Amino acid sequence: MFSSIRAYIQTCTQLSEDEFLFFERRLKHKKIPKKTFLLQQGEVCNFEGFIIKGCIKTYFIDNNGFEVILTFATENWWVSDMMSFSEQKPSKMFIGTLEDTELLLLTLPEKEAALQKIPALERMFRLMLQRHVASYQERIFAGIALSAEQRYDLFLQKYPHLPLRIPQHLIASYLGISPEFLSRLRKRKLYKNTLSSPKSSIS
Amino acid sequence: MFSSIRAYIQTCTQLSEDEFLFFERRLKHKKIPKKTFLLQQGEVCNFEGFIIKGCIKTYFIDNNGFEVILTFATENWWVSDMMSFSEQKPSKMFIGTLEDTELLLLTLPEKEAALQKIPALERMFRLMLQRHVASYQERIFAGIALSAEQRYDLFLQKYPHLPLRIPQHLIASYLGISPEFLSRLRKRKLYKNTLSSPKSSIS
DNA sequence: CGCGACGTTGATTTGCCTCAACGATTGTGG
DNA sequence: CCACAATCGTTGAGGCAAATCAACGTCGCG
Repeated sequence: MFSSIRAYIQTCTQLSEDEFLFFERRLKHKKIPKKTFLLQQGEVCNFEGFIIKGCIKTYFIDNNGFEVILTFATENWWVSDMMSFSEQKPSKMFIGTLEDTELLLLTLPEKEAALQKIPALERMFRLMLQRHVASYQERIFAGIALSAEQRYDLFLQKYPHLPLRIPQHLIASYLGISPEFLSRLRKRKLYKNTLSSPKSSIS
Repeated sequence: MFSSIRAYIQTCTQLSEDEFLFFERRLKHKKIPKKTFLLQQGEVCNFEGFIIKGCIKTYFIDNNGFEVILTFATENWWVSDMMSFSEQKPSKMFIGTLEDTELLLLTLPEKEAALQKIPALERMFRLMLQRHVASYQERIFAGIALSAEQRYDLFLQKYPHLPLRIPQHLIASYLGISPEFLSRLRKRKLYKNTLSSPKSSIS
């Protein structure tokens, strides 16, 4: 149950067996069915969650009532509204499951207790924040400098497994384009690929 | 010289006089003329800088050689490529002054020394990171959900003083639109305003 | 003075959206 | 287990927001 988060922590920092155990005891294991909210607009986010299995979206609702996807999160990602969580302020976002999902949840008091006892964890959480920052920066750049097709290519390259798990219209929302246009993009690419790499056909 | 950063720190956390002094001694005061690079693509960012006076842009260069503005930073903001800085990896971005600028610079060893001695500073740096994350999230949302005009309005509302200091074409780049189109937007708004609030004319 | 940086304006083009209609698939209650 | 609805992807026609290209006026500055 904790194997994946142990592996994750070890990519960030070194912990003793006692420290691992102490941290793991702060976590609450939870299974959540598909299409369930973990957080809704206006609520205070009371968790940081490490995903063991499953898939989650975080998003805003725009003035026309449409979802604007901020992130997709799958295995070995942390998910939360970190601003709402650490400042205990009402959130503007929604967090919901796209699949049956298994999580390790950390509350704010438990997190603070863990950081108190295990300062080395500061590094893990800082790296987590930095990864988010890096991915947001890349996204802003892409949104300004790249065409819809280039953004889609980048998405496929960075998250090759996601299109198999996530409905297309949500990917369109993530990319900032309409579902119809993503459909046309895909059609165009299919045509290009069958022209440029005929060998890949199974026949 | 340190009054502004003292005020900033006090909005985040409580420090004793000794701690203030210790931290301030870690900082290096520097004056930098207009149009100077603090960081160029490929270099490792060796500072986090607190702006006492002046104005700075951070940006990427896109495939066509155009600047894509990531952030503007002015008085009382921290500026750095935080990823490059804390991981000591080559940066993909540029950082440059738009005006003669006065900074307090912190190197990585000095930062670590300060955090070692004054754990309360962790909170300040975490809040700084979180402010960046929050502003990036809002920017991604705006880029997807809002029209160019709405994004410009939001920009004016959040940073009412910047348009007076920063060339228009850089604001266009920040907003993700062409300089020509921003010019047209402004013209449109001017027309609207003279219609809706005729009193403001000086005659 | 002359040059480069900057902003404006017009004409034209285009990337992407909107609306509407239509299959295919999935899920669900009777 | 079927029927019906809901969800999802595709396709076509038409429209609009914003880009591009080109020309020009202005300003600050070496």
